[in-house]
Amino acid sequence: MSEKFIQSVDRAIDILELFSLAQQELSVKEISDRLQLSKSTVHGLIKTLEHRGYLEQKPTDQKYKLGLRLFELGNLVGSGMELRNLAYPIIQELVAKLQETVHLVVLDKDEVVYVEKVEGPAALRMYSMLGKRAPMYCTGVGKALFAYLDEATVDRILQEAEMTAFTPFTLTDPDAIKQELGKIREQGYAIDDEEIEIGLKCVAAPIFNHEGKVIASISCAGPKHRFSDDKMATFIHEVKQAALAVSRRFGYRG
Amino acid sequence: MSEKFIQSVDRAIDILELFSLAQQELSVKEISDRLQLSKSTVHGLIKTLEHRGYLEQKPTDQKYKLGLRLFELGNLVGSGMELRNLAYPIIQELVAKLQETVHLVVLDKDEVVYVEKVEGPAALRMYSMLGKRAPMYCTGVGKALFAYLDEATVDRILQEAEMTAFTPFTLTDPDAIKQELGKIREQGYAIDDEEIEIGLKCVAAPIFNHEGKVIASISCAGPKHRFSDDKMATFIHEVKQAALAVSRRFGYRG
DNA sequence: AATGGCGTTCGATAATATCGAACGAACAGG
DNA sequence: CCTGTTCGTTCGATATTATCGAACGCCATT
Repeated sequence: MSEKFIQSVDRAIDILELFSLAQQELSVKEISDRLQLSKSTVHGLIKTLEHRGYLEQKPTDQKYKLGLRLFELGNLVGSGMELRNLAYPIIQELVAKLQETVHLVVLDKDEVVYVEKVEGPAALRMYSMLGKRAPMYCTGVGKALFAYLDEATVDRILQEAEMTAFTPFTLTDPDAIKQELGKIREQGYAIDDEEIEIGLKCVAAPIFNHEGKVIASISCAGPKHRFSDDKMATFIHEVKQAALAVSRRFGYRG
Repeated sequence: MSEKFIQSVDRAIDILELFSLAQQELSVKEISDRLQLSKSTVHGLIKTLEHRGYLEQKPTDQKYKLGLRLFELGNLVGSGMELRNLAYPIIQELVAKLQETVHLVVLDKDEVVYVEKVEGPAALRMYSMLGKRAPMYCTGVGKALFAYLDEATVDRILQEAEMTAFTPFTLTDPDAIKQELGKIREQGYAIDDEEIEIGLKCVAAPIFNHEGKVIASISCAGPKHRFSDDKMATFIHEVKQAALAVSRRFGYRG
């Protein structure tokens, strides 16, 4: 007895999480079908969420979409992140130097989450979205973080994650990945060369806290042709320096 | 009988909304005290929210803070906003031209909500935060929007809103405000000259949709001394042009 | 050791979320 | 102009489920 969690809250969250960029509006019927709940149950939950601004009903077709209150709360979380605030000026400087887009990610539930992005000036840009999640094993930022986790965690994640070969260059063999992580630790940076998307290259480096624990990573990413060999040396150096600068702000002594 | 809304969902939302930039972490006790609920009730709700990633418990002191999932959902809302996507390139261009920070707001529940911000290069910046709310009557963006609402709505808002004089220049008299709104309609733009904060000046213009209904507004804002008379003409012209360009993307024929 | 404060767990109870059925509006097709 | 369907919404009975107070165990302080 006593289900651990509050059913109606769980269901309300289920409703919110049905929405996505590809599915920006849903009807009561669609929601009740997908969650296998009665229309009236869903209706009650929806009306509560709507009343609080977490859902909005479009007047035209009565469908529902996510409400502005989520935007407000989400930005509150973003603004409150110490990491973002400490890293932001350093990231801006890095973009100014490299003229390429820089990302900041944190680890959450065995994935990376993009928490900051500053775009470079070039018209051809990497598509990314704050709040987006990506796997550890095939992104620059992911690997830079991954390489500095303790071995038990690495093994667990490698075992649990289902590895997809997004491109012919994606590493999906656990042993190959572990070897790659060793190389990253030696070098102090990670490279993603078309491992998640053809044409996309990036250089990433880890960020540590005062205990020397990895907590985040940054990367500079762009189209492969702008990452020529002679530029790479600069990119690597600057990204490493920037990551170190952020780490220092966290009290890291390296 | 049949309370209109689902109690536990409402309470879960109450919990989330207790958090703010000033209050980034709360204990179970603090939450149960503030909401006047038993610790066990609050605990159940919290654990549900935590399990779903909407709250996180800090290992150090067991207090709770907002979770990354809110960041994700909030950014999903932001990315899904048609207005933002249509307006973004125009806003970027405007910032490049004027070298001042540009904001985009929408109307929600009789207030304006900041949904986009692109900062100018100057070191001295206006503080603002995406998702933040501000009153209609004393901000440039607010007045630009306000001026084009139907009169009944204007009257209702003027009656319901409690007007605070943030500075000696804030208009708080309903009649004075209505007169100002008329002037704005004549000119097609609004100016906020230290009405919400001393030293802060801004120029704002409304954005309309295909029906000619006002749906948003943009502004260019900065420290008063950078808004000299000779620059103002340019600022006004460019902000109006940019707002019109966004309106056109919405099918507005003006 | 003893105390107080806290997060957490437990179980009984009553409140409350849930479901199915039914209503009314909007729409499509004959 | 009806008829049938679909969907959002409302309602009331029912039993599930959220709620509360009490108690536990942990930690820090005295």
